[in-house]
Amino acid sequence: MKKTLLLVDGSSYLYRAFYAMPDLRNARGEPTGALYGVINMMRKCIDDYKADYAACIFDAKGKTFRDDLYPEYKGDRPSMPDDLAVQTGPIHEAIRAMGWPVIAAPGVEADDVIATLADMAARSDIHTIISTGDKDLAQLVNSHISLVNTMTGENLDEAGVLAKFGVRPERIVDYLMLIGDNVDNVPGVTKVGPKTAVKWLNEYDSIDNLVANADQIKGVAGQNLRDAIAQFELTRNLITVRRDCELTEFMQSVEDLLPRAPDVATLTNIYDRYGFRTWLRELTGDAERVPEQDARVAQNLPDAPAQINYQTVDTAEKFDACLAAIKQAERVAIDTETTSLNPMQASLVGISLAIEPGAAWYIPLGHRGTGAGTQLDKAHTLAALRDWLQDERAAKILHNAKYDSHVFLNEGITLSGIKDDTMLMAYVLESHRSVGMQELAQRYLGRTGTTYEEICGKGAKQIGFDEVDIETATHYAAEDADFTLQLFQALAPLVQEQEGLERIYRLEVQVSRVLTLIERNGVRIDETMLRQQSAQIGAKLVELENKAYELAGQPFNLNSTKQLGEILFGKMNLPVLRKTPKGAPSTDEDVLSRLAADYPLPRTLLDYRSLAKLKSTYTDKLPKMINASTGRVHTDYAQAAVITGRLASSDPNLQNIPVRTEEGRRIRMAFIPSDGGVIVSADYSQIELRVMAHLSGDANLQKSFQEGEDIHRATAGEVFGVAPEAVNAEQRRAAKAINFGLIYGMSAFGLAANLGITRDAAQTYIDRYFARYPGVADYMSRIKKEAAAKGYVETVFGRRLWLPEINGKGPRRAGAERAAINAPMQGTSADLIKMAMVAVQAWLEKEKLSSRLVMQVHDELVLDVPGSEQALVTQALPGLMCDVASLAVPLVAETGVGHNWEEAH
DNA sequence: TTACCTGGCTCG
DNA sequence: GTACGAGCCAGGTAAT
Repeated sequence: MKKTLLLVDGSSYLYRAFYAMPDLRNARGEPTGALYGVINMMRKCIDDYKADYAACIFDAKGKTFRDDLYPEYKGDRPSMPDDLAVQTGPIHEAIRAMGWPVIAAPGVEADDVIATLADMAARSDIHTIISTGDKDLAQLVNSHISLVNTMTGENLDEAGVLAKFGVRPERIVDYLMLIGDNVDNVPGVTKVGPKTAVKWLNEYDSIDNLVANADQIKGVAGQNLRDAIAQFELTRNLITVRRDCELTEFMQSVEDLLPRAPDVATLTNIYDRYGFRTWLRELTGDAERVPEQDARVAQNLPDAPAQINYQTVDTAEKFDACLAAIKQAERVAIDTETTSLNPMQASLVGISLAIEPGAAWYIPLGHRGTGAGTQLDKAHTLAALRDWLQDERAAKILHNAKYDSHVFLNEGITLSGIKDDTMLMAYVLESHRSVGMQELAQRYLGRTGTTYEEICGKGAKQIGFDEVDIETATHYAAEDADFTLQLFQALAPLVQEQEGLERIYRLEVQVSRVLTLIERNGVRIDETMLRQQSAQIGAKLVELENKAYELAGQPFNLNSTKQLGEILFGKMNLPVLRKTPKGAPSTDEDVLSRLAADYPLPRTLLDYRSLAKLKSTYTDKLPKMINASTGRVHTDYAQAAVITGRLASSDPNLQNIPVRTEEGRRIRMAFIPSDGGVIVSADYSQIELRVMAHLSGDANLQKSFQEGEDIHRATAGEVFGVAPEAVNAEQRRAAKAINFGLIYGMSAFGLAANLGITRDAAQTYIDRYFARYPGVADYMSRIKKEAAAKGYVETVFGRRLWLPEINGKGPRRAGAERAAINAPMQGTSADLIKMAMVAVQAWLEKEKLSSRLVMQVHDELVLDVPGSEQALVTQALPGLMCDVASLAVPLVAETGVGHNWEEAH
């Protein structure tokens, strides 16, 4: 038997482990996810390959020869996140203590070291397995060397490379030279991607022969190739791995790569310090080593099911058995497959159900075309399922139940008994991370599932799920129900562990149902009015356009910042006041306003821009969003998108309908009630400042709210040292800016820019504010310290908001600190209005009213109310909203009524 | 032709 | 470097 050498590309796994793991921390608050992930990976490698020789290779710090060849090499790559950087030392130490040689050679990359070692081994007739996630190393593959990706299980030998890339391993360098590498900033041939590269290499065999025949390649591609030839020598040197690294500092021969016995004392220290209790017990002999399973326990990952059993339900017998089983089950995970991501337009294609891990049914009901096969009758099957689906006592678990609820409602079924929603569980645990099923399966189950794109493709070539053949569909759909059930089992204890999280989660589950109703209700839009407005705005835009051409002395596209920049700063030589992040001269509102003082064109552009925005985003778009069957607009509220706990609205976004300008407000006039009704709007007054008064405990601020003062006026009085009634408009405006700025964690710089005053003046205002409201100053520093110590902040009701960069450095930390200040205020306000939505909907149902919630805009609820219920609803709303919680200051809600939203607001 | 990014603007 | 949190539009450019 040939001996084997296992080389692990530590650097490629470092990043993957860091991003794949949850934000694990030890008792001291130090990040441990990457450390945990890499150790786990190394343990798996040891078990999987039982190699005779082994080494783990990392990139060393500092420049490499490639940076000298080409200063732009990897130029665009951001530096390593601090939470990862602090883990690299312990990672090297731990791997060494596990008995592995660790190599990090200065001046070259891990890839070069791996190539050198693999070559050396080949000369001794040793087979090398390289464990990496990096495609560049495919150039090394030959009969002695193969690649494996331990995270995905993908294995690449010579045939595998050819199958994956379309070229043989010895042509990988040529291939990479043609396509370039955006990540490493290595240029390729312009407009040449994998397709063209493979085509050329198949035709001309090698890049050298291709270059020799470059004049035969026609068209733009040929010219691009000829233009690129000059740089090929450079890129070849960048891409080709070196096989001649100087490694005597680390080893003399392959025999130095024999794994050693673990250094138990050091490992004990590391496991203890970073809180890896299961591994620690294993070292101290308290537990028997069970590979993999043990790692899963330590990371709280469940065992993978012993076997997978996914069944297609396509006969009456199978259906009867399935129905009997779900009726007996304590709880059932459900998922639907549909024709559309838009919940109001989605048509049901199939239902999947799971009651135990590893097993699930898929009931295809709407597949079309060649792969359709046998399916049960849709209407008949839904009729048989209806009672169970609508049974409040039949406990169901879904991932984003709101979507599936719409799908069933589209079929006339009110899905009931929704006890749990794994998307919302993941959201309350870590609102800053993805709540997608695939990501969660990876994070919490250690499982890689099939993605929707793998089944249906993406972009324009994407097919509907109804076109997927039933066998493929069964595996994908059943897996989703199976994962939902398993995620529930994994997440439930994590949510229950924290009383505050459990409470917030239960709130979210109730909110999900209310949102389903709100979206379903939709809001009525006066289509005719918007079309008229579009026409009027269109006429004005033409005038402004012509005026702009005249002022510029030539026509140009007013919507193009590029062309505008050329006119303003090139042709007309206006001063560049600010640049965009990419270095182009800025033409945003702030800049144009300042330029407008001295030149006419900027003013015209500002007018044009605001009108063009109104037309394209609102007056043109909203009529197109009216649902043909309901005649109303149905937005989609994202419940797990905003990290602070707020909702987000899209398709269309009804949370950014204009209000600040006269012309903008006209759009709100087109939001109208049902026939014979009125629009009622109720909003919390100064909600975030009230929360700040509560959180900070500042006596002065609380007193202002308790006495019902105009808060901006009161602040102005304090800051400018005058009686509240003596405050002038200018002073009140400044105080308002200060109050808002505080909520956002502003600096003197920001306040100065906002108010158009000097930085010193702004600093004086802020100093005076904090002198008069010392509790607020204390709160700001306290919350920053708390965030740094715990890694998260909390709302009044226990919603937890993580700040991964709070212990970073420089601007990233500063940004996280501002978020730490803002998040409890924005988040608590979000909690409050969510409680209000649940309370209002419960009241409407209890009173059996016909009034309907139709929108939520962060601190405002909008209802469509029959005239007969107007008095009752307007009278009850403020109490319903304000009694949801008792803070140190009173909550105040104000209502308005009108024939449209503009009047009611 | 499609997919993705940038700059800009709307809201609370 | 410099005020928190979002979504959407048009233009521009790269890849197909």
